[in-house]
Amino acid sequence: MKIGELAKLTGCSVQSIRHYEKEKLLASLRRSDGNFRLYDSATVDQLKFIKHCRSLDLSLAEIRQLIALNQQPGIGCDDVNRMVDSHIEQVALRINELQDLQDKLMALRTSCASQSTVKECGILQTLSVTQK
Amino acid sequence: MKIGELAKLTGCSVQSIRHYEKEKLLASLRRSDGNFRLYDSATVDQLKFIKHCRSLDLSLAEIRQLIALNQQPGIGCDDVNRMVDSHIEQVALRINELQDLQDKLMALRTSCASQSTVKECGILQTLSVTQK
DNA sequence: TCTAAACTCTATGGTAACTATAGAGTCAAG
DNA sequence: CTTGACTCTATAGTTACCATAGAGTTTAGA
Repeated sequence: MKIGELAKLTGCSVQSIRHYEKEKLLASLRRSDGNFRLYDSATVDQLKFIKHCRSLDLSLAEIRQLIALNQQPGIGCDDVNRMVDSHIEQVALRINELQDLQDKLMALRTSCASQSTVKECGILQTLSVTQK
Repeated sequence: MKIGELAKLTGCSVQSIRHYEKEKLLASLRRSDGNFRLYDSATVDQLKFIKHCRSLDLSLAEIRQLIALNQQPGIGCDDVNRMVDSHIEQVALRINELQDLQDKLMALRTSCASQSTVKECGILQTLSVTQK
C-alpha cells in the first residue's frame, strides 16, 4: 500500500509518517518504480505502536529506544520500567507546576473587578509589582 | 546601564532581553558610542513586568497586548480579564489532559512485573495493542 | 601605554514534533 | 491524452529562547 492508505488506516498524517521515517522509527522500506513508498500490514502495526506511545506523550527518542529494546526479546525489561517510571514522574512534576500556576492565575483574576478601567485594573497593577 | 547589569538586576538572560526587544516588548532605546544598548530604571520595571507575566506562562504575544492596553489607561479592562480567564481555562484543560495521561501511564506500569524479560514485558505488549 | 580579560554586537543554527507550502513528478480513469 | 488525485523532496514556520562564531568595545592591571 502507498502512504496515503497507511495514513488512513492508522490515523496518522502523511507528513508524520515521513517524519517518523526520517527519525528512524519506521524500518527502511521498499519503493515503487515511480519512487513511491510502499508498505505492508507490518508497518501498520509498527505505526500503531508509535501512535499509542505518542498518545502517552513519549518522545520520539523514547519510542526509538523502546523499539530497539523490543528487538532484543531475551534481555530484562528494567529499562522499559525505568523509562515509564521516569515519565510518570515528569508528568507529575508538570501537573504540580500547572496547579501552582493555576492558583496564581486565580488570585490574579480576583484582583480586578469587571467594569473597571485599565488605569485602575488590579491585574495590571499586580503584574507591575515585583514578585517575591 | 548596559545590558549585562540589566540582566543581573532582573534575573533575565542577556539573550532574552535582546529577544524581547526584537519582539517589540521593550521600547526602543539609546545606544552608546560603541553601539551598546543603554537602559535606565524604567526598563528594569518593564522587564520585571514581562518576567512576572512569563512566570504565569503568558505568551510574548499576550504580554505585548497587555503592554498596549496598559498604554490606554482610560479604556475598560474587559480585554485584560478575558485574557486571564482564557488563560486559566487553557491551564485547566492541560491539567486534565495530563491527569488522564497519568492514569494511563500508571495502568501501563502495572502491566509489567519487574524481573521480567522484554519478550514477556507487559508494557511492550500493551503498547503493541491497538487502542480503543 | 599596552594588553588581556570581560563585555557587547549581529547573525545564524538549534530545540520538538510536527504542519504547511512550493514545485515537480507519477498514476488511474474517462 | 488529459485531468485530477496522489506522491516526491526540500524548505520555512511554530515558541521562547540558548548556544555559538566572529567581530568590535571597554576597562583594569602591569
